Amino acid sequence: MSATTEDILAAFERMGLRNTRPRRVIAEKLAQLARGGDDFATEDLWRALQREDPRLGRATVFRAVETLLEQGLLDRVEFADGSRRYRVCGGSIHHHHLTCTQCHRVVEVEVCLPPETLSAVASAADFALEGHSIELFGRCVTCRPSSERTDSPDH
Amino acid sequence: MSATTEDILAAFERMGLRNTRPRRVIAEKLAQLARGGDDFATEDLWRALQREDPRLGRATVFRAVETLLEQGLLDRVEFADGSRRYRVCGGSIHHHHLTCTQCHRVVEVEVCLPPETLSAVASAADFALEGHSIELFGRCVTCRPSSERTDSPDH
DNA sequence: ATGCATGCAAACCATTTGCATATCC
DNA sequence: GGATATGCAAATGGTTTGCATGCAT
Repeated sequence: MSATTEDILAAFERMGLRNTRPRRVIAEKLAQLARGGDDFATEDLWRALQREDPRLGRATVFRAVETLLEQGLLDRVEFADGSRRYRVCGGSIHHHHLTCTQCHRVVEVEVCLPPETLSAVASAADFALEGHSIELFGRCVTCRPSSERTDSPDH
Repeated sequence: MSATTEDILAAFERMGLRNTRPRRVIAEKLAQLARGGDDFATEDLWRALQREDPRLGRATVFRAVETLLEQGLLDRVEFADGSRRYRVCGGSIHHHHLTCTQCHRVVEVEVCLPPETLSAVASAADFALEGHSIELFGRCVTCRPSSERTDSPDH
């Protein structure tokens, strides 16, 4: 269940930020992207929004994305080639990402390190853990010749 | 046990690249950084090298770093704030990084997801896994008031 | 009315590229 | 000698900043 326009506007409000027209436009587009599970680069998002409101400034979009990232409404997804894109992710379920090295498709996965492991490492290194990120890389079905498809029957 | 100048030059050779003076200078400096366990931004590395050889070109350094990254002689370390730096890491032991959110100190850690977990996720998503990366974030002892030094909640 | 938010444009910074020249093999 | 690597400088691409103006509260 993906974030709605209201969820996103709520995040702005939570930060004590004003309810402005640019932010509404951004929230709307992001909700739309969320529905499709689509990821985006900030620059792309800006260009798309510009079509709806030519006066919307680039900086405004970058600032909004940064805010929403901090608020946990957006996830930064890292690809194997080092590039990064954003994605509206329901902040409710803790997850990480599996991305295709070829087509950049993104799949949310629920793998994670067990808490005991995390705290063991933290105390061994004498760090107070504050977060972590896990990225898995591979090739999705469609980016792989069928000859390489070991475990799934064709249909 | 960190990579030596020779190890690095060997990596170039392995790629079928010529043994040139710039690459020797770069290898030497990297071996030195490796000894200290220091990480670096490519731009910084270039500036440092420039002091030794003012004619050394920026692009040469960027190209060398890219090559060594591919060869697995360098690791890209990601910090909580989204910045990235490089590090000479003995490619022998599989590891990940724990970084301080405040001082950017880097610690190599050997935590990892169990292979069964990885393959389970891969087959569930129908991906052929090719790699992964794990980054842990926290505050190191020196970046933490002694009052806070209890075991802290994770993630 | 006050001050936060915006649009704009320029600045920024790391990285990449094109190309003539220097160098390795 | 011929291919590869280099240095240089300019181009790039994404992101940030400064500031006058606009708009929400």
